[in-house]
Amino acid sequence: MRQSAGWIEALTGTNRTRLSVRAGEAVFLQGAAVTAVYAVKRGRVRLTRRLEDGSAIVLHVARAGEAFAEAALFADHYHCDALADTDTEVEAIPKADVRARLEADPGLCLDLARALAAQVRDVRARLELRNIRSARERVLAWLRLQAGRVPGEVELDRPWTAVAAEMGLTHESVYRALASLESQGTIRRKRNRVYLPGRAGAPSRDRPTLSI
Amino acid sequence: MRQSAGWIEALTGTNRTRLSVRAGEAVFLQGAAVTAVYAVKRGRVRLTRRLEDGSAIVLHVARAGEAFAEAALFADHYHCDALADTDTEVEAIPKADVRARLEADPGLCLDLARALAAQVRDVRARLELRNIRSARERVLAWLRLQAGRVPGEVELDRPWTAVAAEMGLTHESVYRALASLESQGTIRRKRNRVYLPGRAGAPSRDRPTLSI
DNA sequence: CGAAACGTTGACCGTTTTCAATTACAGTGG
DNA sequence: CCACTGTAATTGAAAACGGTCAACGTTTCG
Repeated sequence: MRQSAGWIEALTGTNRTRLSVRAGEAVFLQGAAVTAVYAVKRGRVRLTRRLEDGSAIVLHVARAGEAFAEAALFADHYHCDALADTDTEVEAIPKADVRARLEADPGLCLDLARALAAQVRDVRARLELRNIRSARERVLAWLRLQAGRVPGEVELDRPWTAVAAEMGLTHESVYRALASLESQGTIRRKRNRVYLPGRAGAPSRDRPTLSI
Repeated sequence: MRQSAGWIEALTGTNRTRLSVRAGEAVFLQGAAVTAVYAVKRGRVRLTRRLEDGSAIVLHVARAGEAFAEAALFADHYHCDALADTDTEVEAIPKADVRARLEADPGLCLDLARALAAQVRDVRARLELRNIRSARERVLAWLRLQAGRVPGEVELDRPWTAVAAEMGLTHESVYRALASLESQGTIRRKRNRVYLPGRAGAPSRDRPTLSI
């Protein structure tokens, strides 16, 4: 679910340029002509869109092993900034090369579609998260979404302040929400880990009826 | 922008099964083996993930004209429930058929990828909208997004109350925002139409440093 | 060691949500 | 054709909630 670069790794024999990017610097900027798609080799890249009022929103965070700007394959200009979160190394593969290979290789194209489908899921989930008004509930839902691997556990790989931005809340609200959730016993925190003890009497609602 | 089923419509000659689903019933359930991908013809389908603790989160709401479960093309089991929000009609296209066609036809596969990439962009745009806190500004931004065809005009195909939900606001807030925008002269309303007289250009801020 | 982030908490303020009530309007059936 | 019913549109008032500003302890990293 996380290695959306699978398809790009399978793309052998293309020109690749290795780039080192310092924390805070940009790989590309919103509006620039699309020249390449990228894969993160080390570090983290944040895709953000700048708004008129000066604020910026995080569209996606690409980690080591992931590709980013796949959508650029179908666009002339990048529609967001790609900023290195930390010191990062990326690999750039020329757009034209990728297009040529995709048109020739349905298997590769399917891999790309797979990666994009995963991204759609991911972004939709985040959108629905925003529908939750209450900060406490939103934080809780976010935690539950993250708790993919070990069921009741979430380990953060970046500061809460970054997570807060991703959730669309101020960091203060997030801290308050966390404090509230903890005092109320819904979560426990240790270090940069959060534990979600499954409620005992978790009423597993009856399954909806299946039509067919 | 709304017809994420475009590629599926282009997929001619496949078996299609029409299903009628009552409000509250399921098209498929989380964990079930994937048999088909779907397109909503009428009504609304809610995709939800059930969590261990008994809670559920909404991943997406698919409306008429949209495809859903495209990601199922790449999975053995559905990873979420598909529940009819209202009385709904959907079309089911067997997964195997779609896969076969995609593997044989790189062009179609690229179309799928393109459609998925467009969806990513679309959902991200809506995500961006949610970052605008002010109800007035958000409504205005939404209107500007909609004004695709005739530049300064938006025609609604559904009640404001539905639009409000989509924007993540209460309908009351939306009405107030509209009233405020109108009295302030930013918009004009007639029937279910909204007119946006153009305004002067917005200033662009300084760009971050570009690394290359 | 010092500076810059991060984490945390308090108080206040503004906006949106909520609750409530009223009008407009479209569809239904007598 | 017209009451009748339900949904949509609209507005008001109060409450709740998150944002903002502020202050301070803590950790991280050069």
